[in-house]
Amino acid sequence: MTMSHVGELMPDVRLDRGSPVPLYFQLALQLEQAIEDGRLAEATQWANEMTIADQLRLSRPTVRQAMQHLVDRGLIVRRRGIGTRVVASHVRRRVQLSSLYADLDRAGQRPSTAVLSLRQVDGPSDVRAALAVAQDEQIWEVVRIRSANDRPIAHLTNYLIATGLELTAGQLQSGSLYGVMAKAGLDIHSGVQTIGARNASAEEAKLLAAKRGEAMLTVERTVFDDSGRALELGRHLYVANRYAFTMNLPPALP
Amino acid sequence: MTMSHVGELMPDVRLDRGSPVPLYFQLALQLEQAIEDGRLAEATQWANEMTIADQLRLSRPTVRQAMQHLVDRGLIVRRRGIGTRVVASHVRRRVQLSSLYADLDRAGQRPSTAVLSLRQVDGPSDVRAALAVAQDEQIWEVVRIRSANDRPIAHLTNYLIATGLELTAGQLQSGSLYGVMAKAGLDIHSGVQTIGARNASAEEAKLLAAKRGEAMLTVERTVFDDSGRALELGRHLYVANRYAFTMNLPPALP
DNA sequence: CAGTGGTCTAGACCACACC
DNA sequence: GTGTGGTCTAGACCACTGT
Repeated sequence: MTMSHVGELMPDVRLDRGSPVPLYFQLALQLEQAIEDGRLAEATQWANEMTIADQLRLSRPTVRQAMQHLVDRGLIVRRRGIGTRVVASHVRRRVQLSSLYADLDRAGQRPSTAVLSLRQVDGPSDVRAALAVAQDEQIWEVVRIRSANDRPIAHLTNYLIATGLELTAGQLQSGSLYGVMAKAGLDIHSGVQTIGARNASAEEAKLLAAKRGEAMLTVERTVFDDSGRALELGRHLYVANRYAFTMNLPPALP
Repeated sequence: MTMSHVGELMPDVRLDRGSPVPLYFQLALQLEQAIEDGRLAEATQWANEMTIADQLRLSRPTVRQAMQHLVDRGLIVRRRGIGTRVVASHVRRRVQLSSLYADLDRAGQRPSTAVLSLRQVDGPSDVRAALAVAQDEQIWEVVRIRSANDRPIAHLTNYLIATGLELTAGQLQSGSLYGVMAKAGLDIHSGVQTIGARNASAEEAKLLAAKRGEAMLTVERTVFDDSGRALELGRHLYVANRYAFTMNLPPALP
């Protein structure tokens, strides 16, 4: 194990050349951490690539690879002839597949889940089409109520392909749906979602302790694995005056 | 399985070495186009990096740079020991700063804009705080109605920093707000938005030819330049049964 | 085993911004 | 001018996959 460090315009970076973690990634992680910690202020100019490479005994392409990682995440800006600096702290996290559970957990809201029903069904025809399941194939249907501090927030209906996926109410109560899917080897690559709104029906209002006609947020989300296979489709209903979606808009790609 | 003709595994790519467009970018663009056109099917295995590099007389790093571009956009998947293939066609565009105007235009909906008011104001204190304007500084306030096929869809209120920005109703009627900002040299880096819902007030319903109490989508969006300076804050109200937000969820970053 | 992509190096030349 | 990041090359070794 060999360590290096730099001191001036760069935070202390320690590279472990014996680690299986790539050098560029070790550097990117530590730079990212330094930005989060405020050790690399927003305005300050960075040392240039050559200097960093020399000090860390890395080649320039390796340093560039680490920096490109930060550029892709919108954390730094680089300009030819000018240099590198940290962008402001307003945005850190990219828009990504997030779950309501994690969102609530982050906000310290003590989320809880009640599984209303969990069964294998045929399901609506448009859902079957979206999931591209065979004619004789059943799918999982999960209906849940999500609450924060014991106050209902959302009514969640999810349909999942059943192949190779075992679901129990206990799993769903203790964790997020995507966590369960990941454990079953269903790896999400990307997805598409539509956010809309509508007035609550009497039944929905009752389930969510809201008023009939109250504005509700609707989300329909479908996620795919990297072969393009649809894994899951969710239809969610949120009480709009208790929950809203906040998302970061990443830098536009060239 | 033995080798087949490598030429069949790649589309015709023509590189112009005299062009100011980087070679890796020319390659990425043409591969992306080939994927869109279906010339590179989803399932087919690609020629490997070395082969592509040899055929195009490029170095391997240059070919890799082009491919990484496509990986970042979620268009292809690469696996060590396996190869490269195109992901399914469900998702193409990343979530990005998009404008309602462009969205409608793409769908062939004949969008139109009516500017209800355009003036410099003090503005609400929370908006002034979000835009971080000085105490004696005024900001632009733009109020518009967006319609599609002459049917009102959204009520848009936008606040912009006034420094170095001249606005006329004509500009806003013919193009998007972000287009006008770009022409003025205000380059957007990233942003943050919150999507919620509420019931329409009587006044809002009248403006948008909707019913009182009808569910409306609300969006509050703030965009920043790469120095972190807030450029614009928009508060938008959409008639939910005429418009919804569809967005692609990009692959999660490692 | 052979083939794939992942990582890393050591150079080179260029475009651009500021002095 | 000088200094910056952007592009490009020609190698090398490694980790992983399927045979």
